[in-house]
This record gives sequence, C-alpha cells and structure tokens, in this order.
Amino acid sequence: MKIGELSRATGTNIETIRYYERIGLLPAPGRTAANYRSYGNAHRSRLSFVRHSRELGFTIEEIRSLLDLSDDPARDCGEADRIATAHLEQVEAKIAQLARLRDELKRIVGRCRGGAAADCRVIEALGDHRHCESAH
Amino acid sequence: MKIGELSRATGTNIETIRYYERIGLLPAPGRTAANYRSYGNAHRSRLSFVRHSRELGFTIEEIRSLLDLSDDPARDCGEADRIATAHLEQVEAKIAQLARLRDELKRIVGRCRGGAAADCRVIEALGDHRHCESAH
DNA sequence: CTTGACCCTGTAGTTGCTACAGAGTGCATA
DNA sequence: TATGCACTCTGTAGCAACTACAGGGTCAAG
Repeated sequence: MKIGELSRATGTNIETIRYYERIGLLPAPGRTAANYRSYGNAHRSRLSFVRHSRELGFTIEEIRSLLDLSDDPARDCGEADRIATAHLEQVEAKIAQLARLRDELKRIVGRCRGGAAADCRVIEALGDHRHCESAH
Repeated sequence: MKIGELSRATGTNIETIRYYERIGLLPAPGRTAANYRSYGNAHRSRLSFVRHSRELGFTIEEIRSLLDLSDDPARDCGEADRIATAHLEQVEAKIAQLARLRDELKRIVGRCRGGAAADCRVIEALGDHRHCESAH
C-alpha cells in the first residue's frame, strides 16, 4: 500500500510516518517505479504498535526499546514489563502533581468578585507564592 | 541586583531569565557600565509572578495576558478569572485523560510472567488496540 | 598578574511532530 | 491531447519553553 493508505489505515499523519522512518523507528519500505513508498502488513502492524504506545504516553526512546524487544523473540520479556511499569509510575506521579495544581487553581479561581484588576485576587495569588498550601 | 542574584532569588535559570526578556515577557532592565543587566524589585516581582504561573501550568501566552491585566489596574478583572478557570478545566481534562491511561497501563503491566518476548503480554497489548477497554 | 566567578551575545539543541515549498507522477475528464 | 486534480517526493523550517554551549568581556581577591 502507498503512504496515504497506510496513513488512513492507522490514523497517522503522512508527515509523521515519514518522520518515524527518518528517525529509524520504522524501517524504510520498498519503492515503486515512481519512487513511491510501498508498505506491507508488517509495516502496518509496527506503525500501529508505535501509535498505540504513543497514545499511552510512551516516549519514542521507550518505544524503540520495546520494538527492539519484540524484534528479538528470544529475549527476556522482563524488560518490557520494567519499561511499562516505570512509565506507569511516571503517569501516576504526573496525575498526583496535576491534582495538586488543580487544588491550587480551585482555590485561586472564583475568588474574583468582578472588581478592577487592582484588587484581583487571582492576580494577587499568582504573584505571591506564599498563598499556596502545597508545594509545586 | 545582577542576573545571578535574581536567578537565586526566584529560583529561575539565568538562561530562562534572558529568554523571557527576549520574548518580551520581562522588560529589558537597565545596564551597568560593564553592560551587565541590573534588576530592581519590580523585576523580581514580575519574574516571581511568571514562574509561579508557569509552575501552575499556564502557558507563556496566558501569562502575557495576565501580566497585561495586572499592568493596567483599571481593567476588569473578570478576564483573569476566565483565563484561570479555562486553565483549571484543561488541568481537569488532562487528569481525566491520564487516569484513563493509568488504568490501561495497569491492565497491561504485571501480566508478564517472565517468559520470552515472543509470548510477552505487554508487547502484545501494545500492538493491538482492540485489547483496550477505553478510548485514548 | 593571574585565577576564578561572574556576565555578555548568538546560535543550536531538545521532543514529537506539523507545515510548507517546489517538484514529479498518475489517472480521469473536456 | 491537454489539463486538472489528487497524490507523492525531498528538504527545510516552525512550534513550546526552555537549555546548553562557544567564544568572548569584567571584576575582585590573593
């Protein structure tokens, strides 16, 4: 299939597909007589793997490691688990951090009673870190 | 005070301070005879405002709007509240999205029983979107 | 008088794409 | 046959929000 078809099949931007090839995440496919890229099912699977991993927030480098693992079926799969577990921990840390921000923002918004900016509690709270209850 | 002192006083990287000046977020300070930047308390307050807002996840453009507001004390402060409220909604949306990712990741990790990569459930789950329970 | 800490400008790198510009290809229609 | 349109190609530049140099100048202490 040509790049446009692969794009539609995987919901991936054409430019993104070429980008993945350029950084070595996808192998360079064969070419037609007109120098068009020509993909097969292996390419589509690999791209789906990449896109799904990206949607789950894995970085390109993490995905590279995961692809290396899946390319070598004899290798120990514990590393895949470690990568995924480490990523899960990062996601949980990010959620906790955002929850603290949310609480701080909640305290800040809604305090404005529609006066002039000179008396604005929102701007005041943003200017002075000491108003905060938790670290961020 | 010189840039290093301002950096320590606000916990901001020196390069970042110069960057903020370059993009017009901080006004260009006066210079000493040796062409060193020379800051006063107004600069320090403004930079604290910027850093605090960044820590709370506001974008540079949002901060620019908030600074415009606080620079003009006569203006209506409702806009500051709108910006902060909109940002709060974005944070809440991001938390919800990350929570979905976390749940998906939790389902994926820990399924590996330490075999070969060929049988790895983690890699399998990443390759096939149909295993997912929620959209992401 | 030299060492070290500080400061300057300007540019390039980071992550993960996205958006062109300028050119070629392939197929259907007037 | 021409021509219009969709598609593809390469290469480069842009985004956010910094961060990291390189290659120089300044200044106080020993």
